Amino acid sequence: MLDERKIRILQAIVDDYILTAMPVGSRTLSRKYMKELSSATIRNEMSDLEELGYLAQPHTSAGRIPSYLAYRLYVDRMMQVGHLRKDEVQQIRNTYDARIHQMQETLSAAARAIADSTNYTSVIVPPESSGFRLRHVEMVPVSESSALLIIVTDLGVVKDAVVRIPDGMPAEQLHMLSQLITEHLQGCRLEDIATLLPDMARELHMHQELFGQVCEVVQRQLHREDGASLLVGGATNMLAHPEYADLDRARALLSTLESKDRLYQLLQRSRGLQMTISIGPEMDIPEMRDCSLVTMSYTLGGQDLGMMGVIGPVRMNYPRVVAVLDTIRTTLAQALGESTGPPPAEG
Amino acid sequence: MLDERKIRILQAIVDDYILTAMPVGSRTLSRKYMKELSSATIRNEMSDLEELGYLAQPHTSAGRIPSYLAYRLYVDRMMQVGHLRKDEVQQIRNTYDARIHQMQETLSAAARAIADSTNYTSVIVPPESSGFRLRHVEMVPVSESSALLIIVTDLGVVKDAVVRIPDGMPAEQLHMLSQLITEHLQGCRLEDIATLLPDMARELHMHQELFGQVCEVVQRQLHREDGASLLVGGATNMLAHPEYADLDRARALLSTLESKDRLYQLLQRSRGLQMTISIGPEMDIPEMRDCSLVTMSYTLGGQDLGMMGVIGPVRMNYPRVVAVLDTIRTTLAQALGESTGPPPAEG
DNA sequence: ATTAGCACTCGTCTTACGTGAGTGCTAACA
DNA sequence: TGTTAGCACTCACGTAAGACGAGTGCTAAT
Repeated sequence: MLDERKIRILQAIVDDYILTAMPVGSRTLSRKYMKELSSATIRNEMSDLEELGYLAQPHTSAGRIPSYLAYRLYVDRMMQVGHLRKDEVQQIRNTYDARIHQMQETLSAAARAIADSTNYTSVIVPPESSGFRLRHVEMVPVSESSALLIIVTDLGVVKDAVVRIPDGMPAEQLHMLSQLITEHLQGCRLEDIATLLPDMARELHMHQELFGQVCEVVQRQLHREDGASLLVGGATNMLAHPEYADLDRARALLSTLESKDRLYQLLQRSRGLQMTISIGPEMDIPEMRDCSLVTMSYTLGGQDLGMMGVIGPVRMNYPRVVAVLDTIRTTLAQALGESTGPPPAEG
Repeated sequence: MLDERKIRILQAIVDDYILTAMPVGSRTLSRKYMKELSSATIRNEMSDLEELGYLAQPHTSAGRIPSYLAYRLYVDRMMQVGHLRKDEVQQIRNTYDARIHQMQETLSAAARAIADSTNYTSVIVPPESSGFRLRHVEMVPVSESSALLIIVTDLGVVKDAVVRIPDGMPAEQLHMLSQLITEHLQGCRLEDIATLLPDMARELHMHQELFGQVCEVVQRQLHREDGASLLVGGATNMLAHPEYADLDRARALLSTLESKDRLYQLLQRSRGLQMTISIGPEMDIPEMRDCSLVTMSYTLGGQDLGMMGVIGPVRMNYPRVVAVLDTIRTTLAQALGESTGPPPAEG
């Protein structure tokens, strides 16, 4: 059904179409890729491939373009992942500024690096904070009746929020309370704190209201599922590709990218999977019918942190994108390791 | 030279062109705006206005479009600032989520609100931290040899960064040091701390290295002039306007908006000024020749915080933009007041 | 099974032309 | 003297027609 030669021809078509974005004709194929076959032979094979559903003709007298099925076959069985040149890897490394020590900033540097290296659009989902482990809680008075609550975990400051405090509570007492919480809950997962904290408050019979507020802040941090913190890089890179020469389509896509909620949902589907490739219609989002998404998870000390991805035209340079993501995955782990201290293993 | 009637005609032309983006003809003008004048009369006047440099003709047999000079005249002397409807103001108010208490998030909500209300692109420059007053310093150990330094000012957490500490320094001592710094420098402007801190370290004859690092962090925060924290909203709104139907031009503009450095420079020019309007070429940025920029400063408790602005086509609806910015200025002050506690006056 | 040859298809580019909005000029009018 | 009606002229835009050429499918020869 799909013999060796058909596969070779199909691969050549996909490769060429990825390169040029133009329908590929039999003559071109014979000249550029397979001199030993005549165009007529290739025509026959192409005709077969079309019947099998791997190729499509925009119109009768044009060359063929790969169908989604062809891309699926391509990424599953035909493509060979590329390698980045040394200097390209070095350039990516350089984007992690040694002076930044906050995860958010490191991730956003990574997002930019991906976008620059691929000329597509990148997305990064920051880690779910539920698995973070508490390192320190501190409350700092900011007025007579309010204080700034700062929650520090093994991966940096997670949240700072204003809480109401009993009028005139001295800084000293706030610190003691903070210390109390810190000592009791240090090393616990944020997720568990939401339940442990109320228990603790009950036991102590004091400041239930304040503890409640702290609890609420943690809760809100955990349920921040709106993709508000999604990092997108190079959104306008999409405009550089001919599939978005049509302004209306370009606008539709860009506004989809701007409203990060749907993107977040999309990335969430691949959560935890080492690598996924979704091609066009497989994503079930009308505006992204002509896009593909390549995702990869990133880790720290063997622990899954979050997802990153590249969005580009279906006619995406998959080998290169995979190579870039792979490089980022490695360099990101190093950068995060440096910026957050030792791995978050023990308690 | 510019009599009453010429001004009325010019104003009608600008108004209509802002509305339709199409060259305005004498007949249209006579029908829609000034029924008492015939098209021929208007033609004569338009001819004069063209000679004076206020109008231009895309080609011989088209209507006239306003020149930059005309827009300048329009914003300086002719336009009357609009008013937002009650429900529009309410909608803006709604975007400030009562649950967010961090300046950065409030500002980014404001950026979104501006973009949504105007359908143009918004930019906000967050406050320079140099004028912030120190409220609290805290160092939290994150490993044997490193600690997280958190600097809190009257406007929230300004900076958290990792610093090296002498091996094995106990949390208790870190806290005492933090307390020492807090007590000495509370209420000082961040700008001054860079000089006060070394003095303090010298006096105490201890931990000069650690103090030096804290100092460095503050310094870096102060010299963060790269616009990295610039907030941009609705960048793709630009695509909705016909002047960017040309993809190349659209791409050039969008990438200018994405590289925030130049935007930052631009906004910086108007620093502190209540309101400025820059029209097209007045900005001296080639990619933005067809854009205008309206800026407004925002304040808190009478103190200048930063700048916000709207970028749109030269053919921008200036009255509405000014009205929106004015509304944001007011509501933003309220939102910031709520989120940061009492005004940052005393020491 | 492969290939050369050939008629055919059909999108794209070019050219030509009609249409209509808008102008400038002139002459008449108040 | 300012205003207006009339008219010839200009020129972007849209449509239609034709040339071109890349590519196909089919047939017949190898």
